[in-house]
Amino acid sequence: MNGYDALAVEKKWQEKWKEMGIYRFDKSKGNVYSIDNPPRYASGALHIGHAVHYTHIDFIARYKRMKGYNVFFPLCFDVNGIPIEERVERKLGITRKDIDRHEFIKLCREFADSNIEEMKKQFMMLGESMDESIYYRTDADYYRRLTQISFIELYKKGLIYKGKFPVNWCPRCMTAMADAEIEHVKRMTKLNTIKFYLADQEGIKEMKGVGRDEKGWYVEIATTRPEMLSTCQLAAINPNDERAPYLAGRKIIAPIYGQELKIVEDEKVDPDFGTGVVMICTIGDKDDLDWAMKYELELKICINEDGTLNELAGKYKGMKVEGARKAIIEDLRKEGYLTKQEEIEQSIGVCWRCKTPIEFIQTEQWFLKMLPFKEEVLKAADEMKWYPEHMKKRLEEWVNSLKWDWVISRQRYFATPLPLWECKNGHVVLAEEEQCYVDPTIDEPPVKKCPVCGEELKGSEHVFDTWMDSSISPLYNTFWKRDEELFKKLYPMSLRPQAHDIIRTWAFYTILRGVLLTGEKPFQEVMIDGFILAPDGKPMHTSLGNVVDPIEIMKKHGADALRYYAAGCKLGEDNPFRFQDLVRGKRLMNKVWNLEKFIGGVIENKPEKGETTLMDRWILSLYSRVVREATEHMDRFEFSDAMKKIEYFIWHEFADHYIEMVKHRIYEKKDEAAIYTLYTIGLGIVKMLAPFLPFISEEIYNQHFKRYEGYESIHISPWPEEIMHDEHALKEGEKVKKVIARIRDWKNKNGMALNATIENVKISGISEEGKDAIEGTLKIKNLEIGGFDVEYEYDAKPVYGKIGPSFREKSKKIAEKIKNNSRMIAEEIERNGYAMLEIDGEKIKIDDEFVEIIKRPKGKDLIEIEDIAILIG
RNA sequence: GGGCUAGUGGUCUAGGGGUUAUGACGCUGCCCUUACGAGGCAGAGGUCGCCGGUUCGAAUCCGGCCUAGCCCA
Repeated sequence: MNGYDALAVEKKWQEKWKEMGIYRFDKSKGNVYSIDNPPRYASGALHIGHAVHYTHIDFIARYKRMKGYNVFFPLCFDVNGIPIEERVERKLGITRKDIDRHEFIKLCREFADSNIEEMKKQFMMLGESMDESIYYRTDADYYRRLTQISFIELYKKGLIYKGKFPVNWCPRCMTAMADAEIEHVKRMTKLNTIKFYLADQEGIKEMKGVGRDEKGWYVEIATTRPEMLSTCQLAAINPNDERAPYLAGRKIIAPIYGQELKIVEDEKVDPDFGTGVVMICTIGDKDDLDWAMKYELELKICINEDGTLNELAGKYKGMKVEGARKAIIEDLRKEGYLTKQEEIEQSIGVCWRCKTPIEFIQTEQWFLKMLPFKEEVLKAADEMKWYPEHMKKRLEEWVNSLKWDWVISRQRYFATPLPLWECKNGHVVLAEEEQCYVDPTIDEPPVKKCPVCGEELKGSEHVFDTWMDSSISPLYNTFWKRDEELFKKLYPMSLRPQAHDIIRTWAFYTILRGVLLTGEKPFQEVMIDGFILAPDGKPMHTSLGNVVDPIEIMKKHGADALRYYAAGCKLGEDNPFRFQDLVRGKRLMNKVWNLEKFIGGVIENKPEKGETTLMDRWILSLYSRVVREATEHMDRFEFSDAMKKIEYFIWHEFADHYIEMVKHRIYEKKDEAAIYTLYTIGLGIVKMLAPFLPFISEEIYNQHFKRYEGYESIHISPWPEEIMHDEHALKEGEKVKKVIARIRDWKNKNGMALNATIENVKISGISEEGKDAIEGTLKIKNLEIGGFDVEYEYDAKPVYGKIGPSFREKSKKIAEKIKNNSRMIAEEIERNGYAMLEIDGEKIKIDDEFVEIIKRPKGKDLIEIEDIAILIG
């Protein structure tokens, strides 16, 4: 077996490409295509989603290089952030508060370093053509510096402020969280129904949820968060509730704490949830906050940063939320306030890393104003081309729904520090731009004392939300603040590729930053990728046992096979992993490998065009069409469409037909035009495959074409051009192809070897041009073209697309009539140019616009294809 | 609950108003042809998620529902 050995070939080129260093961006040159490559998060293992996404990006990088662009495609890693801190904490069994801040940062960096080396290897295995000469990592001083400088600029523009504002807070991680960092999970919890006695006992009656005991009339209210009782300020009922006229406007008394709550009417209350009356604490969750704003309530918060209750909670002060809940339920029960307890399923927000329920608390945080810039962000988004287009809607919906500014500060360690110092009176001293990168927890401020009040300055311990770092990538990549001239040339970038889950974060924040700092959109095109699901169509989860490991696949089948699968994934859609694509990919590669081996064996020097035959012009025209279509698909990132067309052409036109037709010309006479055609298409198809299957195409190029073409690598050679469009050859060639296929089929069915000789064949309905191909390919001794008379029969097939619009409601009957009288009508039209039909007594004229006339040779011993007749024997 | 997307032979997938619905994997039969048996040829296999509507005509357009994915509440 002399098939293609993917593993050996891939290993060889991984090393050679590294030595060759061919993927170099040249900043002194123009014609740039720049890719804002997503920095790979340095947490370790590559999963199949990463593999496919980066492969898609690599398709583009390689394609654009072959199209002559000076491609900017950086090798880059994202290192900042909570997941690495968390991994380090887990690995060492500590929390970051247990050790020195800077010691902890060092541990995080070391952890990331060890991963990065491994991840570089993974990229190499995948055949990624990222450029190491423009390498960056987001925790490096040269990168974080830009985040800090951008902050200083935004601060000076008046867009940064420090404020008390309720934020999502994880009591375990002790940090504010962006909405994007919150996961929503379903949990079982207890819904507690509690009595609230009415302050005014007059004029009330027994109703659903309203009762009376020895202490008087009460209203029942159900809550999942009784520990928040101390902060309750309001109760609400739906205005359509039959009890509303009796209850609205009254006051009720909170158990234990005794404060009075007014009952208001509000449409947002779900009459079917609990008792239909809800208590409103200022900050329980986001819904509560909406209430608080609507009714302008004072913000009362009973939870501390560490998740314990504060003095507002009275006797429960110091207890953790869960404990306090249990205690207060117990007390309510003892004092007879608790009337009912039931299990319900509830969706709650939890911290994405430690799964602790998120609380809303007030903390001092830094904000970046974004609410005033919605229009500008939308305008910038509009100026960009989105692939697929509908992904833009997700961004728009998000922007339109924004209610708060961006909380950019975090209380973590392993991230970019805010470049500022504060005195005890709250005056702020910013770092000088030249000072950045700066760490205010160790570095000196630019002035000794507070210039306003002369107090001591203390370095800020806040760090930035990692999206502050991530969303500066296009500014980093275009040399912003490092080389003004280059920046002018390179900004905005050509392409932002990313996945659909972070449209509202990475894409949005990047556009916002671009707009705020440069007044312009950060990129021209956005390509949004979907997710890779498990073969069973579900998301991959270790717990489901359906995880597919890309490294295993590459070790077993090779990276090209995996990339073939990636090529079949449609952009923006969630694609299940398909093992069968690996099989198909390997078969294709084997096919191409052998095909090119045949062509390589034929070529002795770079052939001249020579005198082309009909079939050369036929296949060259077909090939040209595929080049054109593949190019158009690649320009729109439609990889699967491009691949399908290239593949079909290679296998089912070029290999199945042309190669068979050309063998006799090669074996018998070394026909130059044939060799030219084989060379041109043989090279062209590996070039079109090169972005997808870089290893096998490089190997084939190296073995068969490099010595004539000269380019060091196929990946820096030009993308193929269209050669010819010969309409006549396309049409006539197609007939010849069919004739040959049918006679091969006939041989097959008659138990003849396919290379066996046939004595006599007569064919009518084709031109003389195809004669040589037919007799040569099929070994026909005596072939006559058009040498016998054939009688034809005709059939008429209704053309619905024409009949419908012209005859409307009569269409059905006309079509029926044509079908039932097919032969007669066809013959009539052949004779007269039209036929008359009678439909419901009405005469209707039908010509060949409305029917397709099918002409078929008539005869028993004939092979017939449309109007071609073949007579064997 | 909201926004966006998808649902097509056993499995995966193309098509996105015109009557024979594309291809792959798998399956069945035939063929040992000097590029390739990881091949060639032939074949079986489908109420295009469900219910309505628009239309001469719906897998395709519209509305509702069900299921799944992502994001948000």
